[in-house]
Amino acid sequence: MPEGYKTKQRQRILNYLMANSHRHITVEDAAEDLRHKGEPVGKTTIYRYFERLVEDGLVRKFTAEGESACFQYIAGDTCQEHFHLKCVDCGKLFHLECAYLEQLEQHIFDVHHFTIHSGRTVFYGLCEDCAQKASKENLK
Amino acid sequence: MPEGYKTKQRQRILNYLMANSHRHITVEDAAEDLRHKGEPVGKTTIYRYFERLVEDGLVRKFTAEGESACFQYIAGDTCQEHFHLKCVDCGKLFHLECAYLEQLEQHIFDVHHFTIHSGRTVFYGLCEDCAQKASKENLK
DNA sequence: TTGCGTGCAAAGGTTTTGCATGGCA
DNA sequence: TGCCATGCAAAACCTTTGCACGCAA
Repeated sequence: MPEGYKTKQRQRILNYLMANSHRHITVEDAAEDLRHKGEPVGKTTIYRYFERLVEDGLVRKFTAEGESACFQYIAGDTCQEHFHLKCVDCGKLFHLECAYLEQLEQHIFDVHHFTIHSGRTVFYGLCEDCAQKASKENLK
Repeated sequence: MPEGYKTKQRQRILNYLMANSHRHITVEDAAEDLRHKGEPVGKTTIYRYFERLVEDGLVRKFTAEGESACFQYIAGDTCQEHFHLKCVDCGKLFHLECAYLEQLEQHIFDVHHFTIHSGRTVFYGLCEDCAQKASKENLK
């Protein structure tokens, strides 16, 4: 758990992250949503506290190419490392937990002697829907 | 091969990229190294031409967390998609080509119906040397 | 000659820093 | 009271854009 003072700003941020642990949150998102909820917190504070939470291991940081940084609360032990799949057509970001990742880490350790602590992967491509749309287009 | 005009700036950039195809190059690197070589090219031009080369498939773009974008010339057909391993201790960036990646793509297609075009992966952890150093430290 | 390429300067956007103020312990 | 947290404003960065000029075809 995070150390230090328990200010209302930090409580607001943490509540918000926990309530949205299934989503990727940007600093902008958090600032806006909290303001709309009538619980405003300055962006500087959000930046600073997010970094702190990442250090403490409660939050995972992730940045997709050319986009602003995303953060996600790590809900207990149910959330594992996961892959990100970004559809280049509709722009949707999928994240999927996948046992394959563990095998991969083991493989990299065995063969390349590198000890992985955390990972960040993004694959760009077509999601199922867009792939289907694309193949229909080609039939025309 | 890249279309369009063959200006001296573009030749300089391409030469430089090919000569450094084993490295990750930032726009800053290229601008500085070319200037030192007595072949200055404006950063704007480098940004624009790099993007172009990425579109043409001659160069791969890659951005590590919190760092500026890196580019790398794709040397013929010998260079495949690869993983990045970043050591959190010494800061070195390793890239390794690995057949496992292809298996993984196949798996993701089979199970999750996502068609991967390109990937970008970074794993953070300890390289062999630093892991050894760390375990020695712990013995003290 | 025509149109694309170039690069300066400036804008844009995100993230960090300085600093005075505020609030928890 | 002491110390850390907060948040405004400004700085720092990286990247993109506007625009006048230059050069390749």
